[in-house]
Amino acid sequence: MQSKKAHRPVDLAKQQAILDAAREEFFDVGYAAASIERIAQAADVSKVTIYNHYQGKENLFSAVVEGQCERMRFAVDRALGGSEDFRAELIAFGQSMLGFLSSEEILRFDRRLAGEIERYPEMGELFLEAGPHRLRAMLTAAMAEAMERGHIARADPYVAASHLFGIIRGFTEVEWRFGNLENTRLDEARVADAVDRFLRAYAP
Amino acid sequence: MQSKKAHRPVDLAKQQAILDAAREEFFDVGYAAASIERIAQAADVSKVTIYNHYQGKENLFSAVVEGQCERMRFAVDRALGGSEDFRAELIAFGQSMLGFLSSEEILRFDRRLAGEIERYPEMGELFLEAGPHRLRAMLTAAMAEAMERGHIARADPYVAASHLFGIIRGFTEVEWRFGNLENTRLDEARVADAVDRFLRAYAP
DNA sequence: GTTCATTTGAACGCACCCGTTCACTAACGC
DNA sequence: GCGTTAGTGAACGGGTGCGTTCAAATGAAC
Repeated sequence: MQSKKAHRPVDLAKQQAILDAAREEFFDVGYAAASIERIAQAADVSKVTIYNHYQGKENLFSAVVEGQCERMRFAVDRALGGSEDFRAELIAFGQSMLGFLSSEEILRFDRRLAGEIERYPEMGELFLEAGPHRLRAMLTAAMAEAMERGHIARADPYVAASHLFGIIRGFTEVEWRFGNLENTRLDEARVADAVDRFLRAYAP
Repeated sequence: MQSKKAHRPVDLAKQQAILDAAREEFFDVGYAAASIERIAQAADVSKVTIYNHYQGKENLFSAVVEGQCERMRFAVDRALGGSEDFRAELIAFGQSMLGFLSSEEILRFDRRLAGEIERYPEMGELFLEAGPHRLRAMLTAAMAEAMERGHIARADPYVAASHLFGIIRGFTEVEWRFGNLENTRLDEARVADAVDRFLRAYAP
């Protein structure tokens, strides 16, 4: 459908501005309360331009969600890194994971998307694939390797990954999602504590 | 402000019908998209009646949230019970906790409320107090007692509660919140596994 | 400079819905 | 049965916002 002889290219800067403005609007007030006219105004773009590129509100929302998923994929793929000391590695991972999960960007995304999945279940799947499932797979692989190397006892690596994830996260998630405050500050010792308990539970 | 000489009592059945219909509407489509007129219709009540009892949409939503919080308080308060075998007790608790957290009622409440806390932070606090904080306090007390009795090693009981909660929950939460499916069925063996790991981590 | 897709501004039709008013009816206490 | 209060139905004003139309302007490519 792309016209062959484009005598005037699409203004990509405007496209990005639209997506940015849409993201802000959607995550600020939620899908239902979001206004395309406000988005157009914030992006300094005519409303018609938006309708020319995205057929309507739902499409625009989809585009925003996909963009955020892409960012999440990128962020998750570079989470588990160094490998000198196993314990230190786990602590570093836990630290960066908690930092990621408690970031305002992720929290807003999470909160707003959760409210829409009853209407658009496929977006839930999209989100799961882009974030949690990727992280899950990475952790599972790391656990399998750790068992291979004798760092921890042999067991179902998926279950071990689930335990590690859970013990590090603990109570924090609910607090972050529903508390506007940061009374649950990122405590480094807390992570080390959880990792040590995990290592004891999985001692070879 | 209750008028002294009430010559006609309030129809309590209608009040309940209003709250029920409002809960359905709010949790179905979210606060912004909810329509008072639809609620009135579903409750088989005049719109004016709703405005006579609740000053407006926000007030009605508050009432619904408080009602749900009340139900949560009741449900949480009777979660941790028997005390014969410590391990069995933990497993039973984990089982009922996961069942509770994965119930459709709690999931809808959770998803919808999360989207509104940026607008009404005090509702987040209300929710936290009614549910998570209560459960947290109960678990912490239980851990302290278990340490006293020598069931587990001495440590910060709050941290231990967090670890127990987290290790039992593991990956399930994200799946339940964003996956429309029940591919994460309530596996009894899963809970026992987590409890055993916890007990090993906290072996005296 | 011509060409043609992109972008714009403004207006329109339509629908939804909040919150209010008002005249009216229904039900209970006395 | 009288007085008072609770509830009804219908209509209204005001606002918001989606999605569309159209004539006009813009700007890169040729």
